[in-house]
Amino acid sequence: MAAGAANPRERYRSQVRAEIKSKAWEQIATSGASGLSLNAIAKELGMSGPALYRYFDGRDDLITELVRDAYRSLADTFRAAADAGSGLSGLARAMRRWALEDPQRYFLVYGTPVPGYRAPDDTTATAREIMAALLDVCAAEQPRAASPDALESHLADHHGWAGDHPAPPSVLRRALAFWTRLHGVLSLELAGHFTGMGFDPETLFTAEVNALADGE
Amino acid sequence: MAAGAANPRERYRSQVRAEIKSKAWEQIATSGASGLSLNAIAKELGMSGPALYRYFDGRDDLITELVRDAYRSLADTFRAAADAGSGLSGLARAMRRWALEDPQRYFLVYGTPVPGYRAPDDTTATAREIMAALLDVCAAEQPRAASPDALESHLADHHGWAGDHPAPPSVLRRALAFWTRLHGVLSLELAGHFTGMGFDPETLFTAEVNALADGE
DNA sequence: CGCTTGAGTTAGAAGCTATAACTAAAATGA
DNA sequence: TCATTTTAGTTATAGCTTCTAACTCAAGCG
Repeated sequence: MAAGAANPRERYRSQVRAEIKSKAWEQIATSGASGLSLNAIAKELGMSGPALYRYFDGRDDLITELVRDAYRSLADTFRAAADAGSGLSGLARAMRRWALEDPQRYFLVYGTPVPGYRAPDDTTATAREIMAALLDVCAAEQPRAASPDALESHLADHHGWAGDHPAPPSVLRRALAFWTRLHGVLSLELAGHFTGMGFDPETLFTAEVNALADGE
Repeated sequence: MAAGAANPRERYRSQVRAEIKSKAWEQIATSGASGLSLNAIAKELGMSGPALYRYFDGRDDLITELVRDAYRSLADTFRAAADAGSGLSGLARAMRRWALEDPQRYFLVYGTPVPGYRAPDDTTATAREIMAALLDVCAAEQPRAASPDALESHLADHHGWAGDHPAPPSVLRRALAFWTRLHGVLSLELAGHFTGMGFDPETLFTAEVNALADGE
């Protein structure tokens, strides 16, 4: 990062920025993104209100920054898991661990969208990184061949999202299935929709991962 | 419903309540639940601010009411689709139609949870109705038998959520898969995570439904 | 006809984001 | 070393929000 400025003022500045973000994460973890209050953060940091505007353009800007960091963190987690060579199941476990570590961070990426809000442009690049790591793992693991269907032939012509990754449609298909299915179980678990149902979320999760690994 | 009171005062009251909720839905559709403003609703209805407190205990109470209605609407949609006899794919199509009709309504049920907030107790009953309808459809459709795995044997002992539905573990398993997988694709589509990726969300959705119908 | 109930009002407290104007201290350059 | 510029943080204030309190006035009912 180009943030290693020896400039003492810059150092102080970036440290305060980090403290603000740290308090913001705490607040989000306990109150959700909608409950994030600049005033409360300022008070916790011992400074009063409008001082934060020296560091962030406003509440939206701060949240945008947190979204960016959440994306970055997820992409790093995916990359590390992909490079670890533990396959799809390793990637899945890493994803679940990352999500459970801070559910609200997960929801900052995959949660309810605010109709007007557009994620910052660089998050789409990070999202590509995530898909790239996922495609790497999917390509390395050859599952029981499933018969090509409508989706596969559709993906053969619509794989812009895969960048220049040299993966056949069957792999693209599996990557999408991995993404959507694990998001399905995970987000329901994190949102608490399984609580009170009696079964163990992790068992369901691993079953879904196994089904994915057994090729479809 | 016990709301058919001939009492003129009651009639007026419930009509205003309905108008408030209607405006609230409009606002939620365009600004999300976090952007819902009682003042704005009151202004739109030609009355000033605190008048709304005659009809709802406050903002949270209004939102809770909307959540309740969203659950009810989804349960009715599931029940109707189940009774229509169009099978799992019919149920899936109905679910997607319901979600696309008003994405923010979907997110009111399945979106980012507010850490402190607890859904009203009667929604858990409605959630049971939804699962019951889903189980009915799953039980009626016998798929290619898959070999019992860890999840199935776990569900054999942990099926409290299925109420007294006489469904074997394999059916419970499929119902959970239906729920989590379709939520996975749907919520990502609704949140806009597919936009700019190039492929058609509906093709992905139907492929996922087909995979589900082909037993696993 | 009189009393009670309740819908809607204005006033105001407490909170929020955000802007403007100001102070004080630190870094910088001649 | 001293003057200038930069900038962190302050208070004050506008404009929004939810929500409570006190009041008015009209509709319904015995």
